[in-house]
Order: sequence, then structure tokens, then C-alpha cells
Amino acid sequence: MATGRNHRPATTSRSRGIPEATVARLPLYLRALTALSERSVPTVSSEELANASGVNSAKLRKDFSYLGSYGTRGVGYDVEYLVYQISRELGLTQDWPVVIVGIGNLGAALANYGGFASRGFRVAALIDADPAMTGKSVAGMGVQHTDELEQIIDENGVSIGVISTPAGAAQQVCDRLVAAGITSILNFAPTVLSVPEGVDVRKVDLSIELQILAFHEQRKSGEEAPEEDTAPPAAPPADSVTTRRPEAPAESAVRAGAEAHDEHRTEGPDGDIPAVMPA
Amino acid sequence: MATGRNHRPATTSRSRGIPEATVARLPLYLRALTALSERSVPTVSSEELANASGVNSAKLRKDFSYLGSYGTRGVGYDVEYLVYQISRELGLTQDWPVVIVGIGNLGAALANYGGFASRGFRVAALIDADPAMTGKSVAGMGVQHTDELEQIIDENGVSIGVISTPAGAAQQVCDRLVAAGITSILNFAPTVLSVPEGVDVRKVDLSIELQILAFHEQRKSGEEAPEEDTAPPAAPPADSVTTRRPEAPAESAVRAGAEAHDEHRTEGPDGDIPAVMPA
DNA sequence: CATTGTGAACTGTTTCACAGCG
DNA sequence: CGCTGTGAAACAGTTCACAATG
Repeated sequence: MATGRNHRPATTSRSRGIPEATVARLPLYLRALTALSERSVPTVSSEELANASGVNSAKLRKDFSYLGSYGTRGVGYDVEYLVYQISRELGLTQDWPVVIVGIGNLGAALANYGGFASRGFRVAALIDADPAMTGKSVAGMGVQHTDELEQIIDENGVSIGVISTPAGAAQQVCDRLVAAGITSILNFAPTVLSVPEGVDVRKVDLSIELQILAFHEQRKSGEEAPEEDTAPPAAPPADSVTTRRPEAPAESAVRAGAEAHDEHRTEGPDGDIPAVMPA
Repeated sequence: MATGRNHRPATTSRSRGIPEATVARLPLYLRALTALSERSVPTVSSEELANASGVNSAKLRKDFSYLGSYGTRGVGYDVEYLVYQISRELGLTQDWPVVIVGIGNLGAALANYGGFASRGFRVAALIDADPAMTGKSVAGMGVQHTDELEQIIDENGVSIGVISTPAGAAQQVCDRLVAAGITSILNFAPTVLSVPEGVDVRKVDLSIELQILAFHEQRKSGEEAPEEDTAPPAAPPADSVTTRRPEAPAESAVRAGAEAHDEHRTEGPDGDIPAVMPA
């Protein structure tokens, strides 16, 4: 709702040729290859590389086949060469300035994250809405105020933004980022972002991951006889509203999935993804 | 290699009935529903809920159809009832103690993350290998030493572990967690974890996400004429080894994808996912 | 009669298995 | 001979479109 836009599937962009699923694995291969490269391993077979990347070799070969024929039959792949080809394919031969908006606990952790710098990414600025944060130094870098967001993006030619604000601020920040010219967003806030066509959003949500794990975990311990659809309570839906109350939760019993969703408080040790660094 | 195990696809467990893709979306629906619930909205149509969740309504309806018929034709879904059904399906009616291992910047941010507590998850312990961390208080909770890992897990009946150590320590920690009885792992370290059959691993990797964004970003600005396979340099693979050097990178030019991969230093302000909290 | 629930068509992804080749 | 590259088969996930229905 809020700033109402159209929802793009977030994983859109069937980027001519390479399947999305393959793109998502390229960084994995690249990581494994880089490790091999550092150990000066000259060549690697699809089987070995697949193991190191946690995929199976058929998939890996098919993935590479989309990039071209970079292997040698009977031998394997040249490590350096592949590193180069994949880097190029991913666009990592140039470097990408990024801004991080929302320097709370998480934002600060991201800013400190070395993986940023070591790959083709460079943190161009840390931005926070809290005037108390402005000027503070995080990860050896001054935090700048949201007011300067547009200028920072413009001057640095930033096209990738990371949002680590509380959920309530995320859409707003997103809108400003997009308006300022950003076309790729990595969202850590637990909200669905609406963006115009052409802007890519990827999300990382801790609690979603945990919930998925919980689902599987439950299956493991629960039903020892995993056969047949032992249909759940299967209670009939509402006949009147508000009177509805399944066989279970009394109003507030089920708290799962709760989101602050628009936390008003600007700080506090337990906000949804913290907005501001306490210290 | 390291502790060599078998690689499970990480997204295994075709958990009888509900497709994995659906499971991954349930938390999204739950979040949207919880927000509606808080605003005391009694019912919602598939269209509305789909919008709020960032998916399309056909998908949402199909997803729900796997859970059973919880809607009312001509009306929509009862919000409270659905919240309950999904929570139950996800196993969130019980609460899940989790341990966080590796209390660096990221680990601390995770510990502070409110989303944990508000859903069915409870941080049972914070664990770090650094004796200097032990006893320190993070997010109002004492950090305990790795030595106590097994005992903590056992005593609290923990089955979900979060790994936020540096990459080099992750497999080792993972092995101990698994040995101690943990069967679900959320891995923030940039490594492939090997786990025995029956253990679920989900990974969250910042730099992978960024690389995927970079890929799409590159496609946007690059090739304005996105037709025809303008085959890349297409350099021929090795004829001899080590002599191989494509038309591009001189030894260290391409740094993309670099991983510390076995960082020896136990601290420092810019290790791969920091190991220890500076302060 | 608006909206769900779902077969059927489709699109995307993985796996198989083997021909092709260095 | 070993390993890549890839068609073809199998499988998974999404979308369509409409009959069923409260």
C-alpha cells in the first residue's frame, strides 16, 4: 500500500540466455574457484568443483554450458580462466559502489563485513536518518544523514543500495533510493518493497529462514509415520466474522509471524532490525 | 574437504505434500496476515493478501490449497484462522530455542534482532570461541564459551543453530553442532557446509546476493542492443597448464569472489564476517 | 456473483545418459 | 580413456482459466 507501485516478482529479468537459477549459482562456483586459485590449483574437473560448491556435477556442467564451452574434455576446467569468465559474466570486473541505509546493529555489521570490499563492491556511504548517528564513525567511515542521500548517490554513481532500516522505514527509503537512480536493492528489512519495473530487489530475511527451518524441523520430530494425508483439524471456515475462532488460539495465543511493521520508537534494544546503534 | 561428508542439496526434504516453494512463501503470508490481524481486519481476499505479500493471487491460492480449503468462496479468508493454520503448519505454535555461534559484529546484530523473540524463536545462548568474549553481555545475554556448546544444546533441547563465525571456523562449528544433536542450521558464513543426511542447512550470504544483483545491473546498463549471441572473447582453453592466461587478468587483476576462506587471525575490524566484537 | 479451489497447460530446472572429443 | 557438453526425459513450479459454491 503505502507508496503504491506495481509488484515485480523480484526475481524477474530473464536476462537473455542464462537462467536465473544458474546466475544464482555462479557466485558459488566463483567462491570455490577463487579458493582453488589461491592454492594455485591449475585445473579442476566438474566433479571436484561441484563438490566444493555443494552442487552436483551435471548441474554444474549444464550451468557452465550456458556461459560457453570453457572446459577441456578429458581434462577439466582451467581455474584462472573460469574465474575470469565468471567474474566477467557477473559483472565483477568493474566495481560497484553501494550505499547502506540504516546503520543500526545490522547496518553496522554489514559495513564491517569484509566480503564487501574484497569483491567488486565498495561501500560508498553509510546513511542513517538519526541525527545522533550522523558524523559517527562506523567501520572507519563517517555516517551521513539521509538528507544527503540523493546527492551521495548521484555523485558516486551508485546503482546498488542496501536497506537495513527498520521495516517501517524501508519502503520510504526504497522510494528515495529509486528516485535517486538506484536500480538494484538488497533489502534486509522484513517488508515487501514495491518498486517500479526495471528495479531489482533481493531480500534477506532472517526470520523467514528460521521459519522454513522450523517447518522441516517439525516434520522431523513429528509424524513418525509419514504416510497418508492425516488431514489436520480441518475446521470449517467462518460463518459469521469475528466470532470465528478455530479450535485453538485465544486471540493472542499465536504470536508467530508478528512484525513490528511500523515501529515508531527510533531505538531500543529489541526493535525489528535495529534502527540505530545504541552506542 | 575438511571434515568430508556428503553434500545434501540443502533444500532437500520434499516434506510430504507441501512443495518447497510453497513452504518458503508461507512466512511471507504469515507476516502479511499478522499485520492485518493487528489492524483487526477480519477477512481478506486472495487478491488483497497476495498484494500485501508480493506474490500473485493464483499462486497464493494454489499455495493455500496445499494446506487445505481454508477460504470461503465469494468472501475470502478469515485472517485469524489463517494465521493459526499457517503458524501451525510452520511449527510456530511451539517455540524453538536457537543458539547463535560466533558473536562478532553479525552475531551480535542477530542477537539484537527483535524478530527472533517475537516469533516462535528464542535465543537460548550466545556462543563464541574467543575467551575474551566469554562472559561479556550482548543483547542482555551472557556470551558463553564454545567449550560449553554441547552441554548448552543438550540442556536446552536446542535443534536449530545459527552460525555467524568466520568462514574458516564454520565447518568445524557445524560438525560440533550436528554432533551435539542439532538438525537445522542457518549459516551466515560464506562456506559450503557438509552435513549428514537429515540435517537441513539454509544459507544467507550477503556477497552472493550482491553478485546476483550486479549481474542484472550489468545487463541493464550494458548491451543496449540485447539481440544475438555476440559471443564473448571465446578464448581457447588450456593447451599447457599454468601457461594459461586468458586475454585478460594478470594474475591478481580479478579479485572478485575472493574469500578469506581460512582466515587465521581471530580478530581484526575487517575479517570476513567478523569473528569477535571489537568492543 | 465475487471469490475460491483446481485441473490442465505451460515454463523453468534438474537429472540422466551418452555421444563427442582432447 | 576420462571428462565435457548436451539432447531428451523427468520433475517442479507457475500461470491460466473456469467450474464450483457460500
